[in-house]
Amino acid sequence: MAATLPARAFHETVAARLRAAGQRYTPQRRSITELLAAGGSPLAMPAILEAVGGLTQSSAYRNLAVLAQVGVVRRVITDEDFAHFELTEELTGHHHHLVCSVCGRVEDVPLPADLEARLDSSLDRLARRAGFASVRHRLDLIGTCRDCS
Amino acid sequence: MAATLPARAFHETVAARLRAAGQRYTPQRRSITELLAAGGSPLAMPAILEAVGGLTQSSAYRNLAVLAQVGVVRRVITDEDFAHFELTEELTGHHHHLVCSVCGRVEDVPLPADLEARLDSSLDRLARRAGFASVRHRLDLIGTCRDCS
DNA sequence: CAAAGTATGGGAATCATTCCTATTCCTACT
DNA sequence: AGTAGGAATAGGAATGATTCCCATACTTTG
Repeated sequence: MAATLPARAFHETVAARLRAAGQRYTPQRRSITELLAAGGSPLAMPAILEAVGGLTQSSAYRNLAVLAQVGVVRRVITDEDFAHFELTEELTGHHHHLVCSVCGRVEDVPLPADLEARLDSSLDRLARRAGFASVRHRLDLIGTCRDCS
Repeated sequence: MAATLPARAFHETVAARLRAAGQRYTPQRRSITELLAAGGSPLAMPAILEAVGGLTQSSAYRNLAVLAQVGVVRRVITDEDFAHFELTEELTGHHHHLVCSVCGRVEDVPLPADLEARLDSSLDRLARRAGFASVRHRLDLIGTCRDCS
């Protein structure tokens, strides 16, 4: 999995964050975070529902919303019909996406550290000049995956 | 406007692309491209409908779809309710976005040429190694704009 | 064990976007 | 200049992912 934390610490982190918000780390929520951690790439709703047995659509959306609110899960925006969900970078480490413009597949990919560092400082300067504060960046590569080309 | 082309050439380019696809450059479509060129930042449907008088919602969506198909317009994906539309980079030059995570405002911003170049080649190598072909990249900065912080 | 609060499931409601269709407008050809 | 054929438009209905609602079931705490 993409997570840099061992499973034990991972679940403790998630549980702590939920607890801090007065929420519980229920079996459903555990299944969801485990699924996202295992996959290593953002998942869409159909895949989540299929993978987690006995999970209702409404519960899935609600739980993902809760997890997003406490900073465990992030909605990945694509131009597909379904939103994709992944663990936040605080749990998986900073990374980027390879998106296939044909089939919509999304893969995680890291950037060489030196490039990342240079990018970061440049973007920071850029943003500050434009009056933006506390910027993160989102860098996606869009192309055609092996299967589709 | 962000366009690197003078207005004359701009409209000719758009017209040519539409013609090549057997489509017409109607007044509505002209209004839309002019609006997008003038703004310099991606616009959402409400703004478009408000700015272009006598434009029906369905016509707006249809025209934007046509313009997107011929490579004049691009849908910008955000986590807002409404999709945003902008001219493609072929008409405006390659650029990136500053997105305010509070109010959803989107601004165009260019990257220093040397960084852009280095980024490009790195990403190309990266993508090729992962089996992806003909990659473009999409780099957005997410932060808090002056008004919201 | 009871009380209070949280989670769940299922279905209804929302709302951006897409689709459909009759009508209007261009364009090309005669 | 007139007309046929295709394209564009308006407006409203349909679609479908996501959100909302509420009654039921579970957990935790005292």
